[in-house]
Order: sequence, then C-alpha cells, then structure tokens
Amino acid sequence: MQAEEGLRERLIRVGGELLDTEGPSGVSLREIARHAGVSHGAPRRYFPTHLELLSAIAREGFTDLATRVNSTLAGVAGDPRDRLAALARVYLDFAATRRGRYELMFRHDLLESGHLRLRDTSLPLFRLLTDLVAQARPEPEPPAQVVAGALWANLHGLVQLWNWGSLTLATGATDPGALLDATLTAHLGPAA
Amino acid sequence: MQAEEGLRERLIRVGGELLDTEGPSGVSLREIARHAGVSHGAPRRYFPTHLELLSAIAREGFTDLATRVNSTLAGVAGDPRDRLAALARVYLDFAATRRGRYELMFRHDLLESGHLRLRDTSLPLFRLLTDLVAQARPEPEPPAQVVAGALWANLHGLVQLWNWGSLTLATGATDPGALLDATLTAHLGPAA
DNA sequence: AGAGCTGAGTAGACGTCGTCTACTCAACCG
DNA sequence: CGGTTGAGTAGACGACGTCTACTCAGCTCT
Repeated sequence: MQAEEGLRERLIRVGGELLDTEGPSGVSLREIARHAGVSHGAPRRYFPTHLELLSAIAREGFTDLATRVNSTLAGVAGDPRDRLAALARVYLDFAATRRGRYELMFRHDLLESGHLRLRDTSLPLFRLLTDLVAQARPEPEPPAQVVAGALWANLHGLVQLWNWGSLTLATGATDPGALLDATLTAHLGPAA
Repeated sequence: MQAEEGLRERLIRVGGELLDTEGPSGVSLREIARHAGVSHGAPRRYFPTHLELLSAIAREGFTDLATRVNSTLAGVAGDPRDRLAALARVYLDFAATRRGRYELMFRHDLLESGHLRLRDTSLPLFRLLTDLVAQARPEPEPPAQVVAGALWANLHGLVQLWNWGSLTLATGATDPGALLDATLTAHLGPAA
C-alpha cells in the first residue's frame, strides 16, 4: 500500500516518467501539470519555477542511482576490482534505461545546482568511487582521487557519446561493454 | 579585406558569438536576428528552422576544432605520444574558450545531426585520433579503435564534468591538467 | 453555530518563443 | 516599361514560463 501521494510527489514522479518517454525537450511545466491532472498554475505552489521542479526530479535521479549502486554493491563482496566493475555497469545501465533522467542530471544549464544541494547527493557517490579505486589500486601515484576523477569522466563520456550514437559509428561497436572493459583496464590495470 | 558577408554567414557568426557570451539558452532565433539587425522572420529564408541554424553553427564549430587540431599537429613533429598530448590539450582548450559552441556541438537534442551531415566533420577527427593511438601504442590489444573511443570518451567526460564544476569539488583540482595526464598515461602507458 | 482565516488549486493575463503566411519593394529582364 | 523574382518585413498563431487575482473547502476561535 502506497502512502497517499501529494501533488508535490506526483509532479516529480510524472515529470520523471515524461522525461524518459519524451526526452528533456518534452517536459514543459504545463505538460507535467496536464499529465498530473492539475491546472498549469498548480505546480507553482511547490516549485516556484520550472528550474526548481526539474532540479527536484534530477535530485531524485541521483538518489535513485545511489540506491541502485549501493544495493548492487551489497551483493558483490570481495575483490574491489569486481565491485568497481559492477558499479560501472550499474552506472551505464542507469544511463541507458533512465536515459531522460540521466540527461537531465547532467544538464547543469537546466538545474539550480547550488540552491537545491544537488551535489549533496552526487558527492557520496564519488567518494564511494574513490574508496573503491584506492582499494583496487594500491599504488600511491597518481592519487586515487585523480584516478577516480578520470574514471568517472571516462564513464560519463562513454555514456554521452554512446547515447549520441557517435561511438557506434566511429568504432563499429554494438554495445559499450568492450569500451567499458578497456576503460577499467586502462585506469586500474589488467583484471586479475 | 573580408569578402562581403551575406546574411547567412552573419547569422552563423553572431549566433556563435552569442553562444559563447550568453550560453545555449540565450540563443533564440529572434535574439540572433536582433543582433544581426534583421527582422525575426529573416533567418527563415536561409534556415527553415531554428534547429537548422543551430546545426549550422555546430558544424562550423567542428570544422573550427578540426582546423585548430591540424594546425597544432603541424607544429608538433615526431613522437606520436607528444602529438596525442597536444591534440588533447587543444581539445580541452577549445572546450574552455569556446564553451558555448562546444556545449552546443554535443547537444544532440538541439541538432539535426543526420540531415546536416554533422558527422562528416567529426568523423575525420576521430580517424586522426585512432591513427595517433595506433602509432603511440604498438600493442595490438585492445584494438586502437577501442582505445581511441575510450580516450575520446574520457576527454569528453573530462570537459563536461570540469565545466560543470563537479571535478573541482570532488577532487580539489584547480585545473584539468593533472587529470589529463592521468588519462593519457592510463590509456597509452607511461610517458617516455 | 457562525465569522474569519488559511492553504491548495483555478483561471486569465503578459511577454517571449518558433513557425507560418501575406505583404512590400528594389533589382533585373524581356 | 510591365512583370517576375528574391530578400526581407510584419503580423498572426499556439505554446511556453511566470505572475496575480480569484475561488473555495476545511479549520479555528469565540
């Protein structure tokens, strides 16, 4: 049984669904309101501006991603390299299946990142990544933070270029798995 | 002496300038027309739709990037590793100084990538990258195309996250140089 | 019980946007 | 000199984000 859902939660939910089905351009304030069954002015009570509604949806996306990562990692004990690979796969899968949300999450021009403390939800994820890198790569140089940054950038770029279709065209690959393996090997050394 | 500039070229030019000064959201069709000193309907004769004007601007961005890369590479002879590093630096510099254009170039939701043969201008760049990788990394595995794809993804992600400010916050770095070095070393092996 | 307040949502207006269409008007051609 | 064409203008349309005035049910306080 679901707890009764207020308009605020409904707007976030409907907005997220619309984002995945219609893409970021189809998610106007009025369209979300229509799908939620309220007038176009109603969202204003909870989200003074379109930006803030979108930011709330993005925020929910980050917490959702964090939840998935954590629950996946709970099931992969042991070798930090394997855990890192699992994390990367969850990341790619999230970006593929919740594509609209993922795009929004990194469209900083649409987000009021500062005010809504969006980073509070993305920073723990990065810390987790850094910790795993430090465990998987005992060498002190370059620092784990730097490797983690490069690795994250690589994952993020992989997703972007893949979703855009550039990598399919350029490398002829049919799924990003091979590129993911190359990425992990490059940053962490060969798999055990 | 400049050849006389038609409205078509003027729209692309002021659009690009506006993009760098105001960001992607400020570049409405009407705003470009205003800055070009024509009525809001005038662009329609050359660009039937807003999308096509933006695509033309993005296309010009790709050819500009290619020009910069080629002229830089012409001045860096010898070691393919050095040439690759130079290419990467030009890429990052382009993204930083012509930030608005760079953002647009990878906003596939705003671009009619297929129709305008946008990829015709980006594909040669990737071929160049692949060739340099093949020269810099004689090992056959993983294939140069895969390494080049991963490297490009890494560069692209580096730019995105850097411009967003995420990497500054997460890694404490003050410029992306350290991450770039780590990236190149990861994908190509240690520098000579 | 009845008056007054409050909070949630409605409805209409405003300016801007992209697009469409009808028009002006100078240049050119026979 | 009449007619055509091509470049740009001007006004309309619907959709958008925002703002503001309003309704109206539910609550409290005597």
